[in-house]
Amino acid sequence: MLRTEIPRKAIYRLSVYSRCLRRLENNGIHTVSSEVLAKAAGVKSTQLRKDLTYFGQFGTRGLGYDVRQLSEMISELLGTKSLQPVVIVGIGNLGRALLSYRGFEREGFEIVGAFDSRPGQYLPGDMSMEVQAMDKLPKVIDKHVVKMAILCVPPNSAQEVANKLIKLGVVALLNFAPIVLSVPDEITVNNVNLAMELENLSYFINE
Amino acid sequence: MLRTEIPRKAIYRLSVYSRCLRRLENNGIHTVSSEVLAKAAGVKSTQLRKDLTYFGQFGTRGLGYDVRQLSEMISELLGTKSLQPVVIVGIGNLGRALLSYRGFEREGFEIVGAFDSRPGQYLPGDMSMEVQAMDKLPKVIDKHVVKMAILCVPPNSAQEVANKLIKLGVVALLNFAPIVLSVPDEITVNNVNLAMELENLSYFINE
DNA sequence: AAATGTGAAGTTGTTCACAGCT
DNA sequence: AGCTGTGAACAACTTCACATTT
Repeated sequence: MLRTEIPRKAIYRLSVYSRCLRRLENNGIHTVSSEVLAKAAGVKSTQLRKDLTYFGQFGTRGLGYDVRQLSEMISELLGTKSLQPVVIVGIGNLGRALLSYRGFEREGFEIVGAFDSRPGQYLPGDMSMEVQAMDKLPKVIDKHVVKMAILCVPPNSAQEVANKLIKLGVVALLNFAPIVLSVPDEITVNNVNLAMELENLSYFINE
Repeated sequence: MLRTEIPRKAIYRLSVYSRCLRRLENNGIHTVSSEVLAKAAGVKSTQLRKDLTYFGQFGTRGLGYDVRQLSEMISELLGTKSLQPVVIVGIGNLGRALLSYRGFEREGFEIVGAFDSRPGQYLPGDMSMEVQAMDKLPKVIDKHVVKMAILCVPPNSAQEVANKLIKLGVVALLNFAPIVLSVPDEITVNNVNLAMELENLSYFINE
């Protein structure tokens, strides 16, 4: 399986398919055609089929796909069958916001540690988690075998913190800092910049 | 200026360039070559130059670009020179999180209203904003001439709320609900799905 | 000499057309 | 007959090569 040749966008679409399949499953639907699933996912049916062939053959000609089976296959591929431990570094406004957002837990990710250069700070209400000092990172990452980190530190320290995390064995970063991180090839970075998304929309508003 | 032909990705990169230029400006640098700016933005210099030609000619051959001038040009293009009013609909976990995140304000967006089907709910601490009922939307959108909305409602009501917003004159949506919204061509939707970003990373962790 | 701007070439990603199963 | 799987055609985007300007 030569993963290098698989378009990054195809992997994203896998997540979309996965969500659609779960909905179908909840509605008691057992079989679905590429046509129907593609429409639900907002793509062309040929694209859905092509995306799946990157990984193998999952359908039955003349019939379609088994919803449960395909759903499982995709979870397997994405590695979301088991709970994935995640640390979050940088507990400013955004970091605190993400901690209070319980959406990650629902989707199979467990935040096993929150870190900041100013530890022990107040976290509002229902958040039971303690903000730990940066020098506690090695212990936590080691204990939970953490491969994934959410980066919410200010832009000027983002690179430094990223380096530290990578050295400790983290291989995937969800980066909210508005800078371009430079990392080794084997490290995956996904950037999310909320302000930039709005800025982008802003372009399309002007007629 | 035929905007239809400009790649969506080029618009995103404009935001990146804009941020790099601001940093240069803050460091008192007046002139920059495509080579240097591109490196800061994490792209090839030819791509930067090509992106800019979609909009005109901004550089001086043999010299480079005037930092201030190019920065202004891009702000103009993106429509971020003036404060853009935004409403946020759906004040659950994520909506509350985004309200507490002050990053938008810093980047030229003003949240002029927070709405939820269950209005008047408690907002923690420093947040002065009141959560209003959905039927107050028309008045606020009208008063502030709101063109942009952040959508944080649950997936099953997202389409309905989107329709309502569009009917009221909103033309750009930042959608956090994990569903594919169907909207008229003239409406722009940017989707952000935090759980999906983690899921995507998860794929790359498995060797 | 240095660096932009751009048509042409190359690469990547998407869609078509249809062969091949069930 | 119906629907998947896929090589080939197409479209979109990126990079190259170099002419052009200061």
